[in-house]
Amino acid sequence: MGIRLAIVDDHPLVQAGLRQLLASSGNIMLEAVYASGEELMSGLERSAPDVLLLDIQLPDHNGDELARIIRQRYPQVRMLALTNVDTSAYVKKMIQAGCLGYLLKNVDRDTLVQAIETVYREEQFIAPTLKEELLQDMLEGKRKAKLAPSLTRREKEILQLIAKEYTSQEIADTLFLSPNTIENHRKQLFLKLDARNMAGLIKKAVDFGLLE
Amino acid sequence: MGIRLAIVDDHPLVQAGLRQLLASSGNIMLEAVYASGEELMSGLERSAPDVLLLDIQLPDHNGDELARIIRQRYPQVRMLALTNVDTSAYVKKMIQAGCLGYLLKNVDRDTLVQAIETVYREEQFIAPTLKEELLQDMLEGKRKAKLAPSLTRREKEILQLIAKEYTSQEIADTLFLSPNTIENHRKQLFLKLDARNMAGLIKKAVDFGLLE
DNA sequence: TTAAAAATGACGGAAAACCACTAATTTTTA
DNA sequence: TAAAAATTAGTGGTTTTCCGTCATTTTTAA
Repeated sequence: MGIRLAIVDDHPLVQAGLRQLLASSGNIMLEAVYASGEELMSGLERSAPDVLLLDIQLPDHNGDELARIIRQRYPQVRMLALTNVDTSAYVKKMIQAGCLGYLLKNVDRDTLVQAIETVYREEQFIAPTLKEELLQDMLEGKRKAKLAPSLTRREKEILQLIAKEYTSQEIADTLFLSPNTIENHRKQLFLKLDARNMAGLIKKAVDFGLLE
Repeated sequence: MGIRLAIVDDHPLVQAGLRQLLASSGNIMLEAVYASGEELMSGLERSAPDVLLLDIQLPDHNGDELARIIRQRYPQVRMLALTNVDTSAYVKKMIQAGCLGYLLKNVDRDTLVQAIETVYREEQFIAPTLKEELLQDMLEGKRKAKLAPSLTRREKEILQLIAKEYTSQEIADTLFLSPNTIENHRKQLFLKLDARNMAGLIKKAVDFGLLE
């Protein structure tokens, strides 16, 4: 009772490489190889694999949208993103689109097999080399934060309330202040965060890590 | 030419524990022990250490504000947060406030010494046990994303423009649509994201990972 | 191939935000 | 202690958002 695997990747070289890497793995059976999103979709109708190795740079689809569609129509298929793109934004995007794992194409045989077996068990697998990078990306906010404008205590307080969808009037009532005062602090916030309206204010506050 | 270290922590037990752990480390000289933010600030005026072990739960200050003040006044002091709080939000907050490292109080001697030496070299040190947790927290957005309302193409498009501080009129001009149409899509966005105003809309869009 | 969903457009009115000033008092910092 | 920053409050006016309701056409999915 092996793992039924399918691959979608438009590079013949990658296809061949994967075939070879998986040839000697008794537990994994390469069931199908597709070269495009279209091929994949019609192939899945006939037979859905346990695990799908998904290239995120296909000619006819971008990766995360394709992943979303597959997750919706074939929730039982465990997807494993396989790509050369190693920026954390892409990893996040694919994981959020429903991929259980993320591998780089320079993966070695053992890691590949381990990844397939891991996602087959519905567990997450992210290439070890990517993890450290992801961590740094997450803490990167700190660099932006260094450039973040310094807000006064009142400004911070009011910013939190704005983020909680309070109107100026409601903030005034909450803090027992004049609405005019709130408006002034708000103007100061716009100035410091270089925002034109509430949307920009909140967006930049989030970017600078000023919320919560 | 050793590393001059100071500690601020209000628990005598922790103070004692750190003393003991560091007693046999020839390279690190424990120069001062403070029990409160006030004590620390006056102590720093007399003599600033190379590395400061900073408890983030002091009676008279909350950690990130204290760290920010120290970073501003004594930028040469390398701060190392030491706490029992292991939620990623706290780690992020302290790192963003200028701490070079983050340790848990159950730290062993070797890790402690290594952390002090690492931040002394102005490099980042985060407790290894914390790293995995941080990673999961970062990818956690994916779980939220599963609950995220599904937006139509137009709604996504308009949401991006709202986040770019466009007014409805400007969005209408950009997309060659009637302002009324934009208002309707916007209404739909409010409904789907359960927001009352622009602030809430952007906040929730960010939370759901719907932006960029 | 029909429903359903999405995209488009409109009207009127109330509320809130946004803009540009001024200015007194308190707190913080140099 | 004097200067700077923060907090408070005001006036008046314009723009934008927010709310409810309705309706037509186009696209998508069962």
